[in-house]
Amino acid sequence: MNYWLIKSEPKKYPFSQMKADRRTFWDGVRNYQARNNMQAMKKGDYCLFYHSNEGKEIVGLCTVVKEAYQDPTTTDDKWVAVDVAYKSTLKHPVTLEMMKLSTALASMAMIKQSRLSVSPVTTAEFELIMKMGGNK
DNA sequence: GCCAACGTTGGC
DNA sequence: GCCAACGTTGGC
Repeated sequence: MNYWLIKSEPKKYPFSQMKADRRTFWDGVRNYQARNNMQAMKKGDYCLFYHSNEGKEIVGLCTVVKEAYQDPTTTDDKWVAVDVAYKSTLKHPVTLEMMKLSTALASMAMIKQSRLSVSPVTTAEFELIMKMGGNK
């Protein structure tokens, strides 16, 4: 079981949309590091859903339901997509500010490398975020 | 809206 | 293969 953090701009695809859709395909990633992370995703892995630009907070949780496959938005076989399903919404969003203030979270991959759209999350980080978010 | 960080591209 | 120029992302 691995944990990940996926980013989306609320303008492009907000978590409320994810919840309404129940399931969506995560595509359009054009960054090798993010791509490599997506290829490492396994069915059942958890993904934290982060709102970049607006909100700047982790708002909810998804699960991987389909592992990496050819990105349907391009014919270039370098790029992949995964399918994720809505799992739950955090009672209290965990903001970027909170993560920076937490010594345990300040070293997260997404903070150190803010431009990476798909980044790994450790078990300890994941559990702490769930705790801060008011979810078990 | 600006700018820093960083990835990619292309000329040499 | 190096590095300058450029584009994109995301925090502020």
